[in-house]
Amino acid sequence: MDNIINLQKKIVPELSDLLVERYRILRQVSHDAPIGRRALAGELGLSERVLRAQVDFLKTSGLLSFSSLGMAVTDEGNDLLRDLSDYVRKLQDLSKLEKLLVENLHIGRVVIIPGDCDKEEVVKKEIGRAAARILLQLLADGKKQHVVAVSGGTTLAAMAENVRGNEPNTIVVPARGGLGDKVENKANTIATVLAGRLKAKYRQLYVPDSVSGEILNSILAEDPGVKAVVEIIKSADILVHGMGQAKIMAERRGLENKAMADLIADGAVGEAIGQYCDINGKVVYVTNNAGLMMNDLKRINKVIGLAGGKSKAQAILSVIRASHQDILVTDEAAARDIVKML
Amino acid sequence: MDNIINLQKKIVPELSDLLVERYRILRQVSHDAPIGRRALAGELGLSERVLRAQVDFLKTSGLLSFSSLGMAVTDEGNDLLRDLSDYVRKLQDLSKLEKLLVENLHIGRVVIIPGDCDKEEVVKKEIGRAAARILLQLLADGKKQHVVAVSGGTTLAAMAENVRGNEPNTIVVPARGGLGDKVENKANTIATVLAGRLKAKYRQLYVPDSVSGEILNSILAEDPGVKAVVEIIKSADILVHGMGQAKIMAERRGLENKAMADLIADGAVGEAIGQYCDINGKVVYVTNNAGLMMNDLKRINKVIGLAGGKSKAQAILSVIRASHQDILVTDEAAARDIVKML
DNA sequence: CCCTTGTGGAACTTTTTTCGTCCCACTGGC
DNA sequence: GCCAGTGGGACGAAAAAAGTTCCACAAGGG
Repeated sequence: MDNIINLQKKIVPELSDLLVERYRILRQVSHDAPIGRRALAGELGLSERVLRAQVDFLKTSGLLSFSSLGMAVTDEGNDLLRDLSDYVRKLQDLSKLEKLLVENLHIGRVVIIPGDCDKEEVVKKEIGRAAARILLQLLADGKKQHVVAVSGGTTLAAMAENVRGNEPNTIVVPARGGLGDKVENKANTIATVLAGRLKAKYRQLYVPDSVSGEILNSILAEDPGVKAVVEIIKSADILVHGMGQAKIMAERRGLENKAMADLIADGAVGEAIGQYCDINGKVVYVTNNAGLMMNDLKRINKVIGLAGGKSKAQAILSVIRASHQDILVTDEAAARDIVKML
Repeated sequence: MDNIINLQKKIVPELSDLLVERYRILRQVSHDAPIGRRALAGELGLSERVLRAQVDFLKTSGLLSFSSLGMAVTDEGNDLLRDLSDYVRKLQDLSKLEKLLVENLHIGRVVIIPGDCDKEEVVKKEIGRAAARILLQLLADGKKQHVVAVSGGTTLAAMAENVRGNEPNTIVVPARGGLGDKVENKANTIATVLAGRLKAKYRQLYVPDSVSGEILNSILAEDPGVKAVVEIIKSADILVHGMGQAKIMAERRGLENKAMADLIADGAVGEAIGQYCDINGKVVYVTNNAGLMMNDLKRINKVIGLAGGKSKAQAILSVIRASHQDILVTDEAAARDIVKML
């Protein structure tokens, strides 16, 4: 199979671009359907006319359907899209990239989505889709009861959106308390949504951000509800978490100028589940809250990290080095940038 | 692999044409090198300008090299060409065709070369090449001594041209005596050439065409040389033979009008090793000469039939039905036409 | 030794295709 | 009943592809 791809790259290299272009269109429509020509062209950064030529073709091929509401992907198109993602990955040598990351970062499995989150919103959704598939596979894996811990963030939200399962014995919990500015991206919210789509149970952890250490301790010691949830969280066998840029996450948490300056001075570039780490994988700061810590990750059966976008490359690398990851789902832009830093 | 091809056919169908066009060019140059733009365009039926665009590309890709003598295929191009033939075969669904013929005609193996002998001389050469590869594989197959019987014809000549081996224990013989107008395409000549390129021994059979049965018998009975050769021929374990259209072969052998009319009346359409058969596989006429007969084919370990071109489809089918074939090497045009007749 | 033939490279024109742009009739939600 | 957004259509500009012709040169044959 790889042989065929190399063969084609040699003798019909122009094919790659065309195929990827059509793949991108199909993928975008798949997420935004129904959508019109002009809006679609805008999102993909193509001129209307060029896009039109392609969608006309895709229509003729029976992959897209047109209505007065806009374009949508046909069933056949969706089948094709699924197969195509693997193929595009190989075509762009992402398989090799994945292998490289697996070996150099000691991760069990790396999945790279073609594209760049920073430039195409749809890529983040695709990361979510891929993560959703992986999660469902893990849950379907025989064992009766699972405890799934999730962090917050838009990528996690994208995953939750793409999950659909029937796992009444599974419990979904937030990995840590608090954190998150928008309600829809808080870990608690995501746990709820995910549990809903999984038909699973869920528990929430109500511990606000920025409480002092003493108050936190007293809550943990005295509140039996919180205590129970924390115990469940600590028993999680699957963790799905996002990774963020240290500075952006710190701002989002409303860190004071002083603390922020310290953070930067300590070289913090990445953040995951409330811990900040530098590019060498050293944890330099931990937010004051309850739930999982980086050290706990080793005990968890499957740790799944999600993040994409060239801007997050450093952050991703720092978190991976600081923790134990079983599965990483990222995008092409981040992956290529990470490789440069190795 | 087949999946990938279907995928591509669906989403980038224009690829096929382009790839096949470049493949044809590469293949043609490979046989005719060094050759110029204009001559090449003529052979391929392309305009000079179109061909130029392609060869310029192939040059940039490092697959073709240019000199003042003309174009030639680079080593890399030859490697690619070898891999490509399998790929093109699958791309054009020739694998399915091959399978269909294997099952319906009870042949061990069918190899179909893309194209049409009648329109492109190079396809015949490719049939020769493919047959040469197969023959070399058979000869390399452990066993010490082989006796290879060959018929005459341009296709066999093409095969002999493409053989290169070192088989000093092998003996090459003509399948039958006589027959053939041009010296270079007589079975005797081909046996000699083939033996030379194989570094093998050879024996010739000097029995002219159109001798009466009585004279033939007396030659066979009395001439110890002829007798010995015939015995070797009968012991052949590999036979490579061409197939021809009955009428054309009859004319070439100089059959009288009367006999010719009988032949046609009997429904003869195909000919191989001097026997004529009708479309249902019944042998209707046998030329008066020494060597292998259709009935002997069952005893031979590997019988390899070579023929291509739409015009020969009927002939090929008739011969296959009349005899026992282990391997058939033909071209796309003939194969597609044969399938229609099943 | 020259002459013919075929070579790759280049230039120019014509044709075809692609692309940018605007308009239109229509539909579904508000 | 408006209005934003839809697909479809049309037309000219721009670009790419293809047809045509020429040139300098090198090789091989008489």
